[in-house]
Amino acid sequence: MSSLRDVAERAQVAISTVSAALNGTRPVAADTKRRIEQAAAELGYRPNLLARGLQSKRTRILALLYPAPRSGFGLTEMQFATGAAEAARELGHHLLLSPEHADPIEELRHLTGLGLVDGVLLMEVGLDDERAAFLTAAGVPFSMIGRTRDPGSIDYADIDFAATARSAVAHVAALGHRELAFFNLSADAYAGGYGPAVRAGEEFAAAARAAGIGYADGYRPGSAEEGREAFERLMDAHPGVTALAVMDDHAAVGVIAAVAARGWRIPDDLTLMLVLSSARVAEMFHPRLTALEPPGTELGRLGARMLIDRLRGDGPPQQRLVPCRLVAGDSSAPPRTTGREGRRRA
Amino acid sequence: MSSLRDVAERAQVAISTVSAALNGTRPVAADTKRRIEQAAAELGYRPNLLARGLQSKRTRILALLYPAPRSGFGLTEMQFATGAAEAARELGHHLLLSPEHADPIEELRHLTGLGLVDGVLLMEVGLDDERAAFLTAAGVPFSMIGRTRDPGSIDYADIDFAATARSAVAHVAALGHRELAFFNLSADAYAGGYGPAVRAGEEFAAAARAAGIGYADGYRPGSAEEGREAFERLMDAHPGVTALAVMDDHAAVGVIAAVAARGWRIPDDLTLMLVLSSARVAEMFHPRLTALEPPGTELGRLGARMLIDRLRGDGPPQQRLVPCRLVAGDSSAPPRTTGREGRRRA
DNA sequence: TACGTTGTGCGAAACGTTTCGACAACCGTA
DNA sequence: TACGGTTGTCGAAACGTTTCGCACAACGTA
Repeated sequence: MSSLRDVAERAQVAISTVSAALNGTRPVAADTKRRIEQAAAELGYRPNLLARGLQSKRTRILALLYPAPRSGFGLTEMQFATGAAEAARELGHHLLLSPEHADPIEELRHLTGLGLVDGVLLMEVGLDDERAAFLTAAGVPFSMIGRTRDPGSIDYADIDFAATARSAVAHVAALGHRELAFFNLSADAYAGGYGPAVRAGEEFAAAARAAGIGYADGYRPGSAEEGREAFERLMDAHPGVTALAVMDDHAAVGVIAAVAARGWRIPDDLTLMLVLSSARVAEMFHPRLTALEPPGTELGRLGARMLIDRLRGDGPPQQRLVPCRLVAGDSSAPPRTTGREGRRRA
Repeated sequence: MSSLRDVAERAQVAISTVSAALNGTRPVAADTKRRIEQAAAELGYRPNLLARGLQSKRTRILALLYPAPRSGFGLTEMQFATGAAEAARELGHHLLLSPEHADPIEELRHLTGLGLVDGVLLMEVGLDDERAAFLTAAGVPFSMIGRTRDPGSIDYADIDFAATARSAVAHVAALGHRELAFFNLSADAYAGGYGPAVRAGEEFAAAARAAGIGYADGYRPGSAEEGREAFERLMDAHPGVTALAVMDDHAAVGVIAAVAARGWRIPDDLTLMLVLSSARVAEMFHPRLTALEPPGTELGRLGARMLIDRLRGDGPPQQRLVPCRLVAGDSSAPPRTTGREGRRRA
């Protein structure tokens, strides 16, 4: 690979002049500049990022941390990563994919100590995320996809759960439903202080109240079997419920089975919505489910962008909330007016 | 951040001695070594990767290239990435996520010219992949997840399509099926010289022939609607088919709808298998589909590992084929003995 | 004529490593 | 006592940048 020195020789100038000409960091005579640029082009010169980073203390490399063991990795997380990589690239940065293991803090300490990355992008942020606390204390620039309970002045991009819940409630209310139920993520996720589980739960309740429609929650099925059971319990306790929003894909499978087992049909006897699942997943179901699709790619892009902004200079904290997009499927319909028929399971 | 010099001062030795002691690159007296290690620990010393890389010409950073626009990004691709990141980490390397755009070659030239990465990991490899050709010519170490038509001595990890097809055929044959059909990926993917489409097609045909069971192919539905149509055409042309392997998730949705529309049931009237889809996707269907799950994580790990091996030194090319895992669902059953009943669609 | 100003370009230092030849101290042997 | 061999340590160069002070010419002004 050719270096700055090679270019300097070929253009018959000093190394520092080449650097100045190529980076525009100080004025260089037009003629000289042209000569230098030509020489650089002829040699196919590319600046060595390591040397540059060593000197300037800025590598233009970002690290995206992701929890390695947590198997619940879906399309949305993938979109965070690809969106962030895209945005980073567009802004002249690179993205490192860094798995986290048992001791995230120690790993973070290691990673940031290497001098390799300028900043960190956190995903799967908990309400009380120790990584955020550590990075703040360490003075390492970072941004979050998701947010802690009290983000203070930390940059973040997260789902607008309030708007998402409102649009879901409006959707079923417009169809004429008067009673909505909500199945949250599994107890594990809830107990772990996982933001989406907590916030979605709260906001659906609030949105239903605001819209003045009946609301039932407290269910947290994490599998098909649990989804089936939850639905049975729901029907026992709240037989008037005609619309259901489910957070967990697998739970939805169980709900659908339970509905079918009763001899009921979707959407005639139940309007079913998948919350925080991509439309691609919703299409796998039959009938195609109405989905509230999280803006994964956009959140990833935003996260990267605001981190880079932060690195470029100080500014007010950027905190963005983006709502899910409601993609209507074939699982939404007005409630039956005549009451449901069909048998109960044996 | 503390540097080698700080450690040297604190331990009262020369910088080069510290380097030698910490890296074990030359013998250092036990006593001195202890002193140095203690000093390093006290200062929380971490070697600066940039400086190290600049000097040693090895950064221990790998780049994983992924096609940015192609929206058909699924769980499997995610697994490639996470698996590769995992393995890289375990072996003391870092993984860069690099999106590819319009001109992959130019971007590759740029990326490798930066001196930032030691090697490249290619995914979504076409039968005649220009990136592979370029990297070979440029002398850049790389490995592939997937493979070109003629990989020569390039390291790769790919799906063992032959074994996968054999296990699928064996599965249905064991159930008593005598006639199998195969729905390949869409014509687009096929025309693009996409390895999995071509190889899976060939190997299913070969496996069926070897097992002596009837076989029908030539269908390439890429959506639910096309899946429905393809199934109708299949039943017209080959009414004796009782088992079907489908590559495209969405096409499977259409097939299921078409089966239901005939008043038929899965698995009673049709055994349906999802090829190269993860079990997590197969579980979304009702009934839960039998899946041939691609070893995404393992391929990612293997790809990274063999690339790192290659960087460490020369050795024979590593070329690994890993079969998909057959995860039996509720869509597999023996064929009806009495012939199918039910109405044709209007 | 003497002197600041401006526009250009140069050289050297610095970033934090690795690497390698030089060398001091010590041992055993002739 | 002198001498090759070992062992352990040091100092300096090099990797490819950026940055900064300085030199130098040309020029306008007092």
